[in-house]
Amino acid sequence: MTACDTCLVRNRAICSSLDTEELKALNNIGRRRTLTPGESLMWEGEDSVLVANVIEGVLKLSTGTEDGREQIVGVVYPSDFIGRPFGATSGHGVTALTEARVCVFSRKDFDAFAREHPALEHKLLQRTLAELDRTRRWMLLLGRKSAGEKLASFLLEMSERLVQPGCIDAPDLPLRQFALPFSRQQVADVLGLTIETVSRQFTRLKADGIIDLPSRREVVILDREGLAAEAG
Amino acid sequence: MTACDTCLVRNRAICSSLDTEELKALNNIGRRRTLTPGESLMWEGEDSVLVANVIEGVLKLSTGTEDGREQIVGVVYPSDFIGRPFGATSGHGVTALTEARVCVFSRKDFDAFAREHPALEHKLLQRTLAELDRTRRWMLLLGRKSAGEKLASFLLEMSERLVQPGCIDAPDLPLRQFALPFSRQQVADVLGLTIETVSRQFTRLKADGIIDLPSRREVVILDREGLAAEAG
DNA sequence: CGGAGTGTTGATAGGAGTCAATATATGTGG
DNA sequence: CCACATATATTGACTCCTATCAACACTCCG
Repeated sequence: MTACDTCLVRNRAICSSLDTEELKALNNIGRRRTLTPGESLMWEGEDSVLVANVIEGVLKLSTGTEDGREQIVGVVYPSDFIGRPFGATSGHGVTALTEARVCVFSRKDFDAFAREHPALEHKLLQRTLAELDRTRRWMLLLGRKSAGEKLASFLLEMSERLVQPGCIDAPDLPLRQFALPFSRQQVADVLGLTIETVSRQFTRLKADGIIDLPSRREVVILDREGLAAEAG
Repeated sequence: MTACDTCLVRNRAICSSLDTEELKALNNIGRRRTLTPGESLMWEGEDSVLVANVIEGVLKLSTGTEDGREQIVGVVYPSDFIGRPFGATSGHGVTALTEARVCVFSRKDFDAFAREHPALEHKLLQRTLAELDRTRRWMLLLGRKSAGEKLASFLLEMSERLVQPGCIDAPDLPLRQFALPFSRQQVADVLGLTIETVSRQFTRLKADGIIDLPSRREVVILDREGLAAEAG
């Protein structure tokens, strides 16, 4: 009996490639950790000492310029993998946006384990390829879309990615209503905008009847068609 | 004796993970292909039918919006891998910028081969992780940098990536002078700018004595320090 | 030589950034 | 539980950077 047996992401994370014995071995080199919102698991430029699986919660990956401009370069959800295996440094910071639980490994231990378990490396490769696809799609948004298109695209992606899996009765359809795990500043940092511009676009979408904002963090998509049209 | 024996990237591409026998097997499922500048190897949204190794030349990966805006999401050089293994569609087009030679595989054949050769998958994982790192760094540029900073960053990266490997007497230092494999429009598509803004930034950097432009495609870095400062 | 493609330069406009004030949450201690 | 303090978000006025529109120059080939 290990912590993995009751793990929420047991069948979706890269661990799903392992049998019971292997899982037990992996469990031995890992440990659980809880993060509070705002708490960081690793920092940009730091030696790559840790890797982890996300069990619960949402975390951001971010880099910045020396003069303090920040850019969120990725957002990770339960079952996603974080950290830089087989590499020296981490390239971006990892910070919890919500309360979060992760399964942490020393990078060296993980690297060694992975090299001995090709099925695990295969899962990791699949995940990395999918993440690269997603990241490249995001580049189109950053490089070529207007503020309005950026926010609309972002809200659509949120409605798809924030789906809580495991609810059998509720199929994995995009959500109509959800709680943003981001502050306005963080939305701005994802989209490459300022907080003021983000705020103005939120109020415009609301005024146009495309979304509703019951509270600062709550979003209701009233007109998904319209939102998709706004996304360009 | 196979084509691989004389391959320029034999020791740098993912093939370097294979022994002579395995390489022969891989060679059997692949074929060489030459591309002329502007010629595409795959298209955005298309079924993922091919993957390839770049032997010679430079190619761009690009996506666009429906209304014709384009964004270059990656640039690949000799020894780089292209295509989307283990996936249904390709997400971005691949087009040669220079005369190019590639080693092409049917994706299905390659997938099957890779799954039987963990060392190859490991190399591919390493490459994909490195590419993801690079792509995320590029997001900072797209989201947060000014036109001047973008062009300066771009020229610095070019000077590092265009190094021709294999010249033993010339170590892999950043180049002082090089021929851009991009038109002004393509530079704009990499940086998320318009052609006019790119042109203006080129002339400004030249006027400031930081670079020289012997011809449209040639760039000389006169003041690397200064260029780095401009890159922000 | 001439014409098409590519790049540069100029004038103008518009979208997002900046600075500033106000409003709304969020939290704390009395 | 309320008053006040702090953080977060919205709104407004204005500026500036980059896009847009347009004219002109260069270069490469037939």
